[in-house]
Formats: sequence, structure tokens, C-alpha cells
Amino acid sequence: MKDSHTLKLSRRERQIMDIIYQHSQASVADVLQNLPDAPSYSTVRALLRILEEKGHLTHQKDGTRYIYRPTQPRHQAGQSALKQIVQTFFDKSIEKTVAALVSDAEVSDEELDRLSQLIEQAKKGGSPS
Amino acid sequence: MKDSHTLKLSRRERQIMDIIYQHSQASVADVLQNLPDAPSYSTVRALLRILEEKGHLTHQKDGTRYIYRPTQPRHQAGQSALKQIVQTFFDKSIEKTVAALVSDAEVSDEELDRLSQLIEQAKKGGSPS
DNA sequence: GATAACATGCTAATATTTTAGCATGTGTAA
DNA sequence: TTACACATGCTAAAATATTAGCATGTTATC
Repeated sequence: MKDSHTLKLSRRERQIMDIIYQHSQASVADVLQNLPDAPSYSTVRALLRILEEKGHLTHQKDGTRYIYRPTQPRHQAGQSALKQIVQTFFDKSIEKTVAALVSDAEVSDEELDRLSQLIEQAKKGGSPS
Repeated sequence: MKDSHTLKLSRRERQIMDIIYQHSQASVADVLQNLPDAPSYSTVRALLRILEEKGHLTHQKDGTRYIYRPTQPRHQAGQSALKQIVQTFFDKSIEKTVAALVSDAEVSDEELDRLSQLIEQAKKGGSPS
């Protein structure tokens, strides 16, 4: 229930975690490519090492280089992040949040249909009150 | 389209912005109360001053003290934050995001109904493809 | 085997963030 | 009017984050 997640990370650490979550995994070069105002290669490596020390990342070798992965599963991190947003900007209201989601982007009718189905399923599957 | 938003803020700055967005506005004391691992009063004041200098906050006097407010409207900041989450954790898929939203918390049937209505409205109001 | 390309290991300097302390102003109640 | 409570203004120290540089190891290729 605690988001040791994004709340404790520094700016660069956060940026890097985002990149790795977005790609599911990443090498140093991958991170460097996607990092805004990219610093040097050494810098990125240092940050990755720190994030690993703090327990946010692990790496495995891929030939001669390292591939980094998050220790916390993506869906779980996503849930935490979402919860944080819902609380901060939408008064803890899922309704308001979904409203923002469907009003923002150009959502196709097909996608709206799938959303309807999704919610119908949730109704069936949810706890019977 | 640019998120000068959360991406450029330091850890403490982010925490403070979150608190102020959540409360819509806040005094120094308000921020202090809600800040995790709360530092001293002076510290919070310094951060608030910096955030104001950077253009993220404004203040107005309320008697003898300052009340701080975000310069960027809440709904707009929420949209940006959501977009960032959707991109990072949900493959830019609104569907996946909504799925996470309705699976996470205990969503009542009433709320699910309201969500259905919401989506129906979006279908009608959306651009006719 | 020599060499080039590219990776990490390690260390230290620099910049920024984070923090606190002291001075000062203002309203309120005795 | 005095004293107290509580606010901000300003300054600087301390901690942390950010950055880069040099050394070293591995692989592929000639």
C-alpha cells in the first residue's frame, strides 16, 4: 500500500524509471536515447547503479552489456501511480478520472465500445453488494 | 503539450505541488502537515518560494499569511499527469488504463453505472467517424 | 595475437536540492 | 503599550543528486 515508488525518487531517477517501465527493460544506450537533456553515458550508468542499489532495478547480462528491469512489476507500479493521480487531481473519484481519460484524447467509437464491455464485465465480476 | 510539469520538479517540489493540487490551495502550515517526513517550517517556506519563482505557484495574502495556489489549472495538470501514466505504464492505451482503474479499488455498482453513462455520452458527443 | 569497438568498475568533482537559523513585521489580547 | 503568537524576509550551511573521467575487461575481426 505504500508508494515508496515515485515519491522518493529524484528527478533523474524518476525519468529513468519511466523509460524502463515504458520499454519493460532497457540497456544503458536505450535509456540514454530516451532521456530528455541526455547527460553522458557515464552519468546514466551511475544513475542505473544507484537505482539498483536502492532496489528499484535489477540487471542481467546480455552478452557484454547489462539489461535493466524494474523489480516491481509494471502493472503494480501502474496501479500505484494511477492511485496517486486519482487522489491528487480527481478527488479520489474514479468517475472523474475516467471522464478526463475519455475527454482528453481522441477516443474512437470502437474503443468506447470496448470500454463499455469492460465496465459491464466489472459489474458482473464485482463483489455482490 | 509539454509537461514542464512533474518532469522537471525535484522530489520535494513534486510532493508540495501534489499537496497543493489535492487541496486546491494551501498555507505553509497546510503543506507542512501533509508533507511526508516533514522538515522545518523554514524549509517548506523556502520550497514554496522557489516554486513561486519558477512559476508553478502564486500566493495571495490571507490576513497575515500566504495562501498558495497552482498557476496551472488543476484539470489541466491532471490531464498531463494522466497522459504521462497512460504512456508509461499502459502502452498509451486508455482501455488498459480504465481496466486498471476499475479493477483496483472497490468500485460500487452505482459508480460502474455512472461510468457506463459517461461512456455513452462520450459516444454521442465524440467526433462522428 | 594485435587492435578496435564497446561494455562496465570505480572515484571524485560539481551543481542542485534540502535544510535550518536569525531578523523582522503584524495583529491581538492583557 | 507591552508582550506574545505567528507570520514572512533573507542568508548560508549541509546533504544529496548529478555529472564526468580514467581504468579495466570482453568480444570480434583482421
